Amino acid sequence: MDNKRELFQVLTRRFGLLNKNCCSVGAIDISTVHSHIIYEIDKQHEPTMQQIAETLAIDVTTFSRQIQTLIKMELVTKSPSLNDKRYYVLALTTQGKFMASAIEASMNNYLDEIFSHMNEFEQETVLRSIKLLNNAMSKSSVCCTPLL
Amino acid sequence: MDNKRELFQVLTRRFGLLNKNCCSVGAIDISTVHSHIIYEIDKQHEPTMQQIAETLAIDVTTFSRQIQTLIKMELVTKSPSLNDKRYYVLALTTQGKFMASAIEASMNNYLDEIFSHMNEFEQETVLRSIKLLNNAMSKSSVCCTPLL
DNA sequence: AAACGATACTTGTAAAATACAAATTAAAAG
DNA sequence: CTTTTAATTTGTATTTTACAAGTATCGTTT
Repeated sequence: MDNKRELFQVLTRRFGLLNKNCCSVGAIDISTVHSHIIYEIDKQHEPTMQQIAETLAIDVTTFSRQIQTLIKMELVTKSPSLNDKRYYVLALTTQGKFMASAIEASMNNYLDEIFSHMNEFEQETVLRSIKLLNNAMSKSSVCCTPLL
Repeated sequence: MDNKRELFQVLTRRFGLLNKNCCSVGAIDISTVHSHIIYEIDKQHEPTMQQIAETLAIDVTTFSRQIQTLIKMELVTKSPSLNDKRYYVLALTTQGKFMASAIEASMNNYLDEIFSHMNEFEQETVLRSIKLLNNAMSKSSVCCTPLL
């Protein structure tokens, strides 16, 4: 049973591709990183730059420039915190929220299509397993520690 | 049960990070893409440029330059095919093979550590599920088609 | 309150990754 | 032999990335 690594190699590759494909909505193309940023801003409560950057394990300087891009695309806003002007609070614009749900819908479509190739029982098993795996990874000392 | 997307979002993110971390062997840093290229050259039988590029869904022009880098790093060789001089056959150098097994070992370490947080039954279930998932993805019409 | 260091974020710069269009070389077809 | 098709490379331009250094704000110490 030591094709473990092979299984994961293929899985990561497929996910990478899935992520590349999934994120063009209408005329606008969204990169993988951008989709993750949008996803997290949508999810977290009034997050700051650093919070999102840390969650996604992106270098803050890189992140700063990516946010600038997303602001230019009018998907994200950045307002200085009232308590502490060093912080900026990130939020999605109306367009950004629309984009978030469009990506969500697109992703769900992909996933539903993929899951449609399995029977009910297999689907349940796979979902439960991914939960188990995520959990195990969150406990891991060697990787993935900062991520949600 | 519609946190499906959330589960996958986190999973892909973790895998991305895992892939980023796993690939520095000794003093040499190997990017995710490079590790995938090395993995595939090792696996396939006398592969050509296009074969690997297609397997990994990388643009051939990008791939051409990446191979140039790997050749400079003395991890890969590229020899014109005897039958058809348009083709180049890719192979790993001795160092490249060493690198491949070093990455393999490192990846196995990561995976073993992650799996150590689950019991025997869970481990079996997760592995079986990933097999199921890979299979479902390979049948999918909406994504991931070219990949292995 | 002035000075200090710490914190959050940005810019300078330079390297690497990416991809389209066009060029090159070699085989296959006519 | 000419034309077409195929495999790969180069020209070029954009994007991504990250280290080092910078700016601005806060908290703390004196």
